[in-house]
Amino acid sequence: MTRPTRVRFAPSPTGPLHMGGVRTALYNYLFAKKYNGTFVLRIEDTDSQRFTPGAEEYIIESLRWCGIMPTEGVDENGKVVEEASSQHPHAPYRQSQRKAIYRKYADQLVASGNAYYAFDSAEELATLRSEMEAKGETFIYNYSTRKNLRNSLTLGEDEVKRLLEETNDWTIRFKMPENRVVAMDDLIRGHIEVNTSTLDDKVLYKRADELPTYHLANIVDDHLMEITEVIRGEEWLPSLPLHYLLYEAFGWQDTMPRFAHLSLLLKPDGKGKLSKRDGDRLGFPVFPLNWLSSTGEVYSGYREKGYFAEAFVNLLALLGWNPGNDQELFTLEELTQAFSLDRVVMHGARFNPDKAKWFNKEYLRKHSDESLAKDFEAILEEKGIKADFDYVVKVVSLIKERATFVADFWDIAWYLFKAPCEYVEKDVAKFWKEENYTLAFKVADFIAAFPGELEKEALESALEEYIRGNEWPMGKVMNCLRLALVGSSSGLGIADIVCLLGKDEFERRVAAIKTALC
RNA sequence: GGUGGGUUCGUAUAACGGUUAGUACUCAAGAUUUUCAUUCUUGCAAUAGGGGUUCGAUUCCCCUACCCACUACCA
Repeated sequence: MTRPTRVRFAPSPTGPLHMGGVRTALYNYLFAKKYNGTFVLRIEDTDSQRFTPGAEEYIIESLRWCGIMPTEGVDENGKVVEEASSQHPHAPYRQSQRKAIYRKYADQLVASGNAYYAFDSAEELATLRSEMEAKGETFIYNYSTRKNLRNSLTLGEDEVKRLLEETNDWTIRFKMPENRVVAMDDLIRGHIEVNTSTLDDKVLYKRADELPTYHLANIVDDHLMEITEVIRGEEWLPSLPLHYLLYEAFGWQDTMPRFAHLSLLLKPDGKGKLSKRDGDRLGFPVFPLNWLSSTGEVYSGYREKGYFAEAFVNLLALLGWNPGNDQELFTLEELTQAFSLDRVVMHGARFNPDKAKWFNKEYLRKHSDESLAKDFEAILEEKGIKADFDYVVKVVSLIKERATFVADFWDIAWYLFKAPCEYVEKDVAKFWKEENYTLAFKVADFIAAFPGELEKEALESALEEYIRGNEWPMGKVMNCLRLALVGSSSGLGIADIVCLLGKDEFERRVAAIKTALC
């Protein structure tokens, strides 16, 4: 029996989604697309304490920007789904809205002897923990300690009933078996075995807020939503035995999803996993979009830094996965074709900001001059410059190979939009010598007298012929002229600059440097 | 501390027992160019250490080291 592929991305709305999370979403998306399956977005907001307003919207907007929209869930092909209906049998997709579902399943586990009620308060357990720690031991709530604690396994039936009714800070814990080896299979890591004696009796349900914990909600929802593959971060690998046991306790082994645990993204420098502060500390974003924290701090995003979504997605795809050949540039479509979980690497990947820039540079070249010109116009407008669109397109076509971001365009080509008001000292010292500029002015006169329309190829060869014919030093003369036109000795070729500026502006600039430097 | 996972050039990765250990980014040098950039060529640079198994180990097994995750009434 093969079931239709259904995968899910299930973030917790506790803050902005960072690039590791986007990568997890991307791999889920690619996997779903590859098998013509469904990509579900579920919001795991069972922690009322850490709920962060705006986080869910941020997650959705991020996925939309990346072009990896869920096909089912809180966001369905760009539309919000709130309630269950015949069209949406699996809705709602926020766990807080599914509250009523979980208690039943938790009780079922108690009834079948796989779980029990625990009445220890959080404070009691905390002191117990620190006491044992002081003695150099570690406290585990499991078979070895549960018989000495206050729960439905040790208390009398009447007492349990009374506590259940009269108090409201009890929990339901999973009764982890003693000394059983759980054999698991991971799509990426292969076979893994763990002895249950090292595991603890995890809380599954909290009476205090009537909410399940991650483990229960996750298993119940994955089951109810008919998830076939769970592709998630490595941080969940230690809970995998619990999840296996939970499926078993519910009797859902037959439809238990297959699991794939992705390694984490590491800091570019030093130790540890990539964290939200690393980005701005090291000068690159760790988030897809800008995020304004509640304390007023702004964490920068790839979008706002000028990365193209395709470049971001491409670099993320290759961070921990490879196609098995040398191809590095992929469209989303190509990625879905090429993607497979068995080519996902097991070790953590250290993010490399230089490579990220390289990707963007490649994508920038792929964009049409027109679309880049449109983006550049916005920047020009900020600078207070109004230029003819065709002119901007022409400029872009000449400078796009020199840029990594659209934002670089201004630094590269500002002199095509306004005259230089100062001249780079170093270049002046190097080139602005009388024997050079007297020749440069002659060349300027030659250009001013150039007959007919200015046209790059024609002008270029005429200039070359003229200068070489006179046996003048090409480099010195041209750099002098460039200095006059753009204020520095680096920039586009003279013919390009002159053709773009036009004769009038050209002559104005030559005149300006004469008065400034001669 | 315990449990689980990992370890190939600086970084990302390839090589599913036999290769001069490949590729990309970064960096360096050279060529091209009127400068800068682009482009092209070349170069630097790795199997964590130690034991096995094998005719042969980057690849399989064990030990050590290091890294990562988990160890909450958080996800």
